[in-house]
Amino acid sequence: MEHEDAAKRLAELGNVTRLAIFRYLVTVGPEGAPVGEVQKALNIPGSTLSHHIARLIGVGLIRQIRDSRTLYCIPQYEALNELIEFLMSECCTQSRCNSATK
Amino acid sequence: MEHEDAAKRLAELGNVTRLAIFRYLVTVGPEGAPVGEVQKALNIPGSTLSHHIARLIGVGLIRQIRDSRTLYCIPQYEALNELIEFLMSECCTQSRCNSATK
DNA sequence: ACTATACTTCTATTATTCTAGAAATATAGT
DNA sequence: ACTATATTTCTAGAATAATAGAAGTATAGT
Repeated sequence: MEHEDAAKRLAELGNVTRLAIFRYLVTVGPEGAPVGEVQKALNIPGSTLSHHIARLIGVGLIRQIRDSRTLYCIPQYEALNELIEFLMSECCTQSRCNSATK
Repeated sequence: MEHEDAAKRLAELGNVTRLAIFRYLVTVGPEGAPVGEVQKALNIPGSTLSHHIARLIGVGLIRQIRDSRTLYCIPQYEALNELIEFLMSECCTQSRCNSATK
């Protein structure tokens, strides 16, 4: 993945509220959860939650599908994996690495 | 690692300039590199660089050791590992996981 | 058409971050 | 003491982000 895209994803996860939202979705599993469920679980005002969800969608970390009035937020595990791989791939290309030995 | 500390580290890495600094240090290896070398390599004004380095230090992603007039910036691989583990540990505690299968 | 539910978009306020020049500090050599 | 090098801290302007109430939109049931 590209440096700038990685930075964007990291920045979005670098906010406690958004990280909590993403974490919640990831722990819930691949079916995701309705916005309202996230709202109740984390106790965030609707407009604030919507704003943060839009940002997470903006960098591909989640997506939404509608089921009648309910919007499900689906965590994009692949996006998280790409990010993790990016962080790990940076490691010590010019040197031996004490990280890989872990 | 704690949710809030993880968010802080993610936020610091979520800035293209800081991510470039950290990436540079990580690729250079465990000896790290002098501030001036980073400055030349990435072409960042001194004061701006200093500011970003201070923030990376603030969340434990790098540390500095002085060798006479030269300050070496040392990437903290362990901090990065903690962060990566945090991101992976969040995965699907309530469900099967399509990430683990990767 | 009317009402309820589920959410988003608009709006504005407050707070934080980014950037970089200028001034200051730390160390070393002469 | 003086000068050079290496880097930080001070300062301030411009940009971006966080928060949440109020108003709007989408879907569904009556």
